[in-house]
Parts: sequence; structure tokens; C-alpha cells
Amino acid sequence: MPPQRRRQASAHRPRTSPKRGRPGYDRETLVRVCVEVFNLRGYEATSMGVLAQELGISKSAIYHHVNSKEEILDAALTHSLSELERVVAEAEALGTPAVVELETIIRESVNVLTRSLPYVTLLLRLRGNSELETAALARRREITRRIAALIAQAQADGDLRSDIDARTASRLAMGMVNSIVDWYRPERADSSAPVADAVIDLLLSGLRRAAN
Amino acid sequence: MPPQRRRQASAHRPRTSPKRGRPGYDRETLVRVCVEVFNLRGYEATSMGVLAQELGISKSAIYHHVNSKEEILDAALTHSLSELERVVAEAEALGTPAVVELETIIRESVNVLTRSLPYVTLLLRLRGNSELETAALARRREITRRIAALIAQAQADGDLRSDIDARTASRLAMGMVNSIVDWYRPERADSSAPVADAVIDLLLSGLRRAAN
DNA sequence: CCTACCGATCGGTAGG
DNA sequence: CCTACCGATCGGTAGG
Repeated sequence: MPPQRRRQASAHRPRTSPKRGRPGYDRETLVRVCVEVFNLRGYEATSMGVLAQELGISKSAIYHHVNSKEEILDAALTHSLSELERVVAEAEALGTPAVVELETIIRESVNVLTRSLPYVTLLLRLRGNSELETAALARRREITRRIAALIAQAQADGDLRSDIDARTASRLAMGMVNSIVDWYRPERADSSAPVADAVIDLLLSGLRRAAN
Repeated sequence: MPPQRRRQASAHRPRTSPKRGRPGYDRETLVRVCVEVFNLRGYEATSMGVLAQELGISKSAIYHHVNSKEEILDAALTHSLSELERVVAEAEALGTPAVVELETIIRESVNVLTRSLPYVTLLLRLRGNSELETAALARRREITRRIAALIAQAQADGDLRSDIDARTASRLAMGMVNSIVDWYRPERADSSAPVADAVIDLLLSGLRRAAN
């Protein structure tokens, strides 16, 4: 009696590449569809049977592309974590003042979030129920730690106020950024730039009307 | 091979109340323990067998207290939603300027969040996979809507800047507040007041050092 | 001969 | 203790 979502394989563009082999899902497309289903129902709550139904193929056909359910999760986490780490590394390499690097990280993180929405959503909902998930959480914590260090540096530079703990500020800022996955819908937006602007504006200047 | 968490029933104080009946869990304590387990493993991924293990009683004993797994979820959601709705209603009844009511809501929401951490955590992780969850999500959206209305009013009052969309600001602000459940640990804090202060400060004034 | 896929079935575990 | 269902795997088939 839950309104069963009916999908056709044709709704997801399979491969476009060369001619060899039977037409159907390639691994990347299959992973993307599975990730979207995971986000709708929860990773552990999603059975291989449900994935098969949504994909429009049999359970065993899934095992042709991946070796296990966890391998699908792994592919999604690797995808999103690599992108987020790249954003931080590229900003740190700018050589600009910490406050500028911070703004770059926030803006680019919002971009990654909206561009790779299903993958990042899955990452942010992990609870650490396996070694794979624990490792992913550790990589997330390292990102938060590096942003906290940047905030502390910007405070030392005199660009950010020093009366808020850098670690708390880092967690709250990332919490605001990450919460975007809960309501952002790419099909309703031309670009994520206005959202990134609002986040940066809120975090740096606050909601209060400037004194005049 | 996952490091199985071992717990004793004695780790959770059962009832303290009168003498009648066999000593053991009362419904409230049982629900609280179950909610903590749900948060560790995910609601749907948590089997009744695992709950029984963690409680130190049999599966069938759980059915003495509740009629279904979903009834446990229902109790937890009712608890946290009622508290959050009360916070909003009490602030709205203050009759103070919207910006003051807004600050009250944020501060008291952080209080509810930290005081009822497991219940609110469970609420925030729902995906809408059942009618019960869908109804809870609708009540959450209504809270966000009322906060957006307060922000819009405060903008009209000239207390908040008008160049950020009230609905976006409401979502981002609640996103920041709610993200606290991901890292706040009551056993490491005397009170939640410093966290509430940091959130209000960040949201109203921002991170940037005041111009001088 | 490659890739994508199928039906059938295994041992095991879920909720009740 | 029952029934339904889980993830995983098999040998085999079909399109290109």
C-alpha cells in the first residue's frame, strides 16, 4: 500500500559509449539510481530486491555490475568525499588570506553539494555502522578540522571575531551548509550560486540589519 | 565482526515508582533505550531482536510494552514534536517584536534539542517512509514555515536585513540549529547555553569582525 | 565472443 | 516457532 514508485529503465539513460555488448545499464548509471533509492528509503532499509525493482532488472543482474551492496555505497562515498576534499585542498593552495580561503571553501562546497546532491546526501546520512562508514566519517571529520584551523587563522589575522570558538563555528557553519541537501532541489533552480551567496552572507555578516 | 556493543539492563534505570508488579522496564524507559539504539543503527535497520538484546529482555517482552516497532517511533516523535511546537507557540505568545521572538525560539530550540537529544535526533533523521513519518515531516515543515513568517515580520520591522529571502534564511537557520544533534554530547557539557549563544550570535551578527 | 541479463535457489534472519 | 523475506550465487541465455 505504499505508493510504489514505478520506473522504467529507459528513464535513466544507460551508456552512450561504443557498440560492444548488450545495451543496458553501465556501472555508473546503475550506481546513481541505487544511490537515489538509498536516499529515499535509507541505505540499510533498502533491499537488493527493491533496487532491482527500481532499476527494472533482476536482483542477480545487479551483481553483474557490483560485487555487493556495500560496493555501491563505497562508490558513492568515494565520489563525494573526493570532491569535498579537493575543494578544501584547492582553497588551501590559493595562498590568499584564511578568510578568503574560507569563503571559497563554503562557496565551492555548496556547488559540490548541489551538483552531486544524491552522493553527498548519502554521505551525510551515514551513522558509522560498518568499517566503510566509519572510515567515511573520519574523512568528514578531517575536513571539519581543517576548516576549524582556517577559522582560527582568520581570527588570528583579525579578519574574524575571536569570541566564538573556532571548532564550534566550524561545526555550525558546516551544519548550515550541509543542511542544504534537505531542501535543495536542482530541478527548481537555475544555479546554486544564490544559495551559496545567502550562506556566505549569513555566516559572515549575520541576519541583523547593519547599524546605521 | 562488527564490534558488538554490550549493554546491561542495569545500565538503564528501570522504574523507580511504587512497588506493584514485577520490577523491570516501564514503557518510558524502554522507549528511551530503543530510541538510542535507533539512532546508532538507523530505525529501519534496527531489528526487534537487536532491541531485545540491548534491553536485556526477550523480543516478546517488548511486545508487553508496545504493540509494534512503529509505536516506539510514534512515541518518540510525539515527544519531540510537541516540545518544539510548544517552544514556537510560547514565543509567538510573548507579544514582543518578531526579532525577539525569533531569538527566543532559537535559544529554546537549542535547549529542547540538547535536553531531548535522542528523540529530536530520531525526528531529524526521518525520510518519510511511512504515513507516520510523513505526518511528522509535515509538522516539522509547519514549524519552519512559522519561523520564516517571523523572519519576514522582523524584516518588515526593519530589525533584520531584507536582502535575504525569509524562507531561505529560515531553512538555513534551522539547518544550523538542527546540525547540533550531530556533535553535541550532553555528558561533556554543563549546559547548552554557550552553544545557544554561539548560534544566535552567528545567525544575527555573523562571523566577521565588526568594523571599527 | 563480449556484455547484460534471467530464473532458480542457497543459508540465514526478520517481524510477530 | 512460523512465514516472509534477505543478500548472494549459480548455470544458462540473449542481444549486439
